[in-house]
Amino acid sequence: MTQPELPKAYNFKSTEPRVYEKWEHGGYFQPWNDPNKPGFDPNIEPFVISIPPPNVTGELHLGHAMFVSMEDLMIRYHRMKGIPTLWVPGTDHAGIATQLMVERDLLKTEEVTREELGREEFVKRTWEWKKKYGGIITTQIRRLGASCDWNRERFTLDEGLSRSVREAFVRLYEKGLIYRGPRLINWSPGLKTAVSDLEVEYSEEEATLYYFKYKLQDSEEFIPVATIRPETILGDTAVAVHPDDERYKKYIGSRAIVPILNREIPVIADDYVSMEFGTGALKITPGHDPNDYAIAQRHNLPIISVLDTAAKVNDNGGPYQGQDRFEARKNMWADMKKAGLVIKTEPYRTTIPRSQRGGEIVEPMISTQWFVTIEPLAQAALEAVRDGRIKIVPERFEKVYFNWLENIKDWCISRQLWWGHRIPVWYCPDGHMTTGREDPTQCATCGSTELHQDEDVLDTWFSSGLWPFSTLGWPDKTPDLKYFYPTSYMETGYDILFFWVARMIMMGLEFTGEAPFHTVYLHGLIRDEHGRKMSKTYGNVIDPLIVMDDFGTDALRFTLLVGSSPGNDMSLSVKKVEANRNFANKIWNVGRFVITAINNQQSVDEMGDYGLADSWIWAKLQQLMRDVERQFQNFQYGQAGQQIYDFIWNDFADWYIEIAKQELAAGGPTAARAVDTLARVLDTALRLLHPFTPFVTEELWDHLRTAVRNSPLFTLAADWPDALIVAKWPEPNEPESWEEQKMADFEEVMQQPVRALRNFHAEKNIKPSQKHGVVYVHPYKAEILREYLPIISALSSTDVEQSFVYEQYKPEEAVTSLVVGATEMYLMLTGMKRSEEDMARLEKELKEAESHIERLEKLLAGDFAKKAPAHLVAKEREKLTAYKETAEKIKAQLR
RNA sequence: GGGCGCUUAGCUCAGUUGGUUAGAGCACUUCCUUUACACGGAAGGGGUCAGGGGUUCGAGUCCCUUAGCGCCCACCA
Repeated sequence: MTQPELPKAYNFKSTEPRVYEKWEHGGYFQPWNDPNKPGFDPNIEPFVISIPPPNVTGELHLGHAMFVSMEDLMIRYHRMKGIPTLWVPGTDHAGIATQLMVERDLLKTEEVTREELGREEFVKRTWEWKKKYGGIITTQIRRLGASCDWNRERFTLDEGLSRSVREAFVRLYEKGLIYRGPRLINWSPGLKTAVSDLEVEYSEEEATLYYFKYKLQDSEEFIPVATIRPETILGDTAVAVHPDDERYKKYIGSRAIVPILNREIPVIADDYVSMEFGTGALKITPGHDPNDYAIAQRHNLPIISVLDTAAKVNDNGGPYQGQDRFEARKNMWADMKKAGLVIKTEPYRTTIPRSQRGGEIVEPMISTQWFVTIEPLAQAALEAVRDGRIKIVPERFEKVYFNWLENIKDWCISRQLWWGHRIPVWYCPDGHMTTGREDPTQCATCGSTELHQDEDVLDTWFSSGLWPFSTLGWPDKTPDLKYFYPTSYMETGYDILFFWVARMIMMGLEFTGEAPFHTVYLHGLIRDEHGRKMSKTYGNVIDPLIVMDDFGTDALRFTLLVGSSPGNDMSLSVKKVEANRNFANKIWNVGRFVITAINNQQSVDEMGDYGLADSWIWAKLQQLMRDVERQFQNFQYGQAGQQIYDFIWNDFADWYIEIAKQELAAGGPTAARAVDTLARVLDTALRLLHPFTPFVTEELWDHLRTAVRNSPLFTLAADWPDALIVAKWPEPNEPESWEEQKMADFEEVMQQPVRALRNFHAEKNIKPSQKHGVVYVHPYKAEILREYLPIISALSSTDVEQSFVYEQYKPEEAVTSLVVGATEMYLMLTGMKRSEEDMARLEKELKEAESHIERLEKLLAGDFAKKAPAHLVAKEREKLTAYKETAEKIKAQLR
C-alpha cells in the first residue's frame, strides 16, 4: 500500500542507467507507426531527424552533448504529441581522423607504419579498431538520454551505405558531373593527401617578406620582387608587372633570370598585379599558387612543380633537391645573398593556410584528383532555400548559405587515404576508365581485362552528404525510405553548414529529387564561462562525462538547452550546471511532497468546489502550456525551459505547495481538493519538462503513477502509460479569459498581502514568534479574504485570532499600517505601536503612489488614450483609480 | 575587401509580431536548522538596456549612425 520512502535528495547516479535501460529495452524509442510492421498507416505524417553522425572513434565532447540534448528534446516533444517519431542514429567513419588515430596506435604498440603493413592489412586493422572502440561514442550518447531508434543504427562504411555511395558516384559520373584531372589543389604534406578548400583554415601569423632582385638577361638591371616563400622561386615561370606601371613598362617582353637555377623566364604584363603593393612586381609560380596558376592559364605559361608529396624539393629544384621546403627556403636565401640578389627582409603579418586536421601549412600543388562539377547542384540547393522548401533557423544563416553557394568552386572529392570508400573507377593499361554499380571485369572502352582500381578514397563528407537517405535504405525504395523520407529537422552546429548541411541539400535534391529536410536548425558553439573557445592547450575544456558524473545528465541537458538560443554561441560554466542540479533536486522534492500527500489522503464523499489557490495554479499552468507550445513552434526552446523552471519553482513550489500544506492540515474535502490539484499539476509539469530533463521526470512520474493508482481518491478513466516518454503532451483546456480572472484574484488577495507583510516583518525585524493581528480592508473582496484568512495568516506569520476583515476603512483601528501596491487593499497591524519609522515609511508610500498618479494622469491626458488599444488604456485607468484610493488612505493615516 | 553577430545588474546570459517603472542564475547583504527540499525558505541592494540621432501615443525591442569586441567568407605577392 504505502511505497518505500523516497530519498531526500534525487539520486541521479542510480536512476539514470536504470531508466534508460527501461526505455531502450521497452522499445519506447521506436516509432509506433512502423512501415515494417502490421497495422502501418501511411497517411500519418512522421517526424524524423537524422543524427549528425559522430566520428566512430570519437570521444564525447560538449558539441555532442549539445546536439543530442537539442534533438532529443525535439524528438521527445513530437513523440509526446502522438506523432510517429524516428531519430536515426549512427556514426561516421571519419576518414582522416580515424586513419591518423590507428596509425598513431600502430606506431606506438607495434612500431609499424601503415606503409609497412600494406593497404589491405591496415584497413583490416582499422576495422578491428572500429569494432573495439566504435561502441564507446554510442554508449556515451545513450548516457545523455538520447531516445534514438538503435535498431536503425548505421555506419557510413557499412554495406548498405557503401552501396549508396557507389550509386551516387556512378550516377554523377554517368551524368558527367564527376571528372578527373590535374588541378591546383590544397595538399597536406603531413597527411599526404589532397584536401578540399573547406578543410583549409587560414590563420593570421607573423611571417617574413623577402625582397630580392630578378635580374634581366644581358643586363645589369633587375626587377625587385617580394615573396613570402622564396623556395617557390624554383618554380617561377614568369615575372609579372602591371601593364601601366611606368617603372617596369620597359621590361615587358624581356627575359628574366631565375636566381640560382639561371632559367630564363619572360616578363609579362597582367592587370592582376597591384602597383601599390610590395614592389609592384610579382613572381609567377603556377605550380604552387592559385593566383599564379590563373595568370599562367591566361598567358599560356608552363607550370613547374618543385615539391613532392612530402613537401620536399623535387628534381626541378636543382641543388635543393631532397630538402624540406623550409630548409630549402633558408638555404636558398643564403645562396641568393652570396650571389648579391638579396635586397632586404621585413617582418610581415599574413594569413597562412593550415590543414584543419594536421595543423601543418598546406601547400598548393598541381595534382591529379577527382572533382564534382558543383555548379548545377549548387543552383538547385540555392533554389530550395530561396523558395522556402527549406527553412534555416535562425534565418540570418540563409544569407551565409547563399553567399557560399553562389561562389562555390568544384569540390575535390578524392583523398589519398586508405580508410574510406574507394573510388569505384578502374583503369586498363591504356588508361581507359570504367565505373559501375558492380565491379567491372573488363574495360568498357577496349575490353581489356587487366583492370586495376583507383587507389584513392572519397572525401568523408561525400558519404555524409547522403546520410538522410542512405540511412533509410536508398537507393532501394525501402518502406523506411518511402515513409520517413524526407526527414523533418536537420539540427546541427552552424560550423558545419557548408561541410555538411549544404552538401546534404545538394545531394538530396540531386538523388532523391526532394529536399532531405524542411527545416535546418543551427545551434551555436559552446565556449567556456568567459566566452573563450575551449581548447586542450588552453586547459579550459569541460568534459561532459565528468559534468554528468558530478551533477547528472538532466542538469547538463537543462543547462545546454536553456542557456542557448538558436545560432548563438553559449558560455558554459560548471556553476550553471550545479544550479540546474539543484533544480532537478527541487523537482524531486516537489514530487516527494506530492506523493506523500497522495499516500496520506483518505477518500471523501464529496470533493466540492476548488479553492482560489487551486484555480490560480491551474490557470498559471494553462498559461504555461500555451506559452511553451508557442515557444516550441518558434524554436525558442530555451525560453520554454525557463518558463517551466519558473513555474515549478516560483509558482508551484513557493506558493501552491505552501498553501496546500495548510489545506492538507485542515483535512476533509479541502485536503482532498489540494491533493487532487497537487497530483494534476505535477503530472502536467512533468510532461512539459520531460523533453528537457527526461530522467528525473520519468522516475518521478513512475512514483506518481503508482501513488495515484493506489490512492482511494483517484479513479482513473484510462490507465497511465508505462513511461512518460510515450505520455501525451499536455494541451490547455481552459479559456484564456478564465485564466486572467483567476490569476488576478489570487495575486490580489493572497500574494500581495502576504508579500507586504513579510516585507514589513523583515524591515522591522519582527520575529515570526512575535505574532500580531492584521486588519484587512477591501471594498469588495472582503468575503474571499475572510475565507482565506487562516492561510494568509499562516503564510505571513501573523495571528489569525487577532485578525479581521472589513469592507470599510476605519482609521480609528489603525495602529500601524501598510498599504499594498496599486490595489484596493489596505492593511493595518494591530497590537503594535506606531513608530516614527512607520510614519516615514507611510510618507514614502504616499510619494510613490503620487508619482504613479502623476505619471498615469500625464499618460492618459496625451495621445496614448486616443491611439493605444482600448484594453491597454482601460488597464492604465484602473491603475490610476487604485493609486488614487491608496493615496487617500495613506493621507488619512498621516493626519 | 565583403558579410554577419554581439555590446542589458559585479559575472554569465534571457528578453521574436514595440505596450506597466526591464528579468533569471551565480555572487552580495539581512533573517530563518518551519514535519518536500539548506542541492532549502523569506526579505533586500544592484541596470541612464555601448554612445548619438530618428520613427511612434509608446523603443532594450524598428530605422540610420559612431565606437569596441567576436565570427564567417575572400587569390594581393
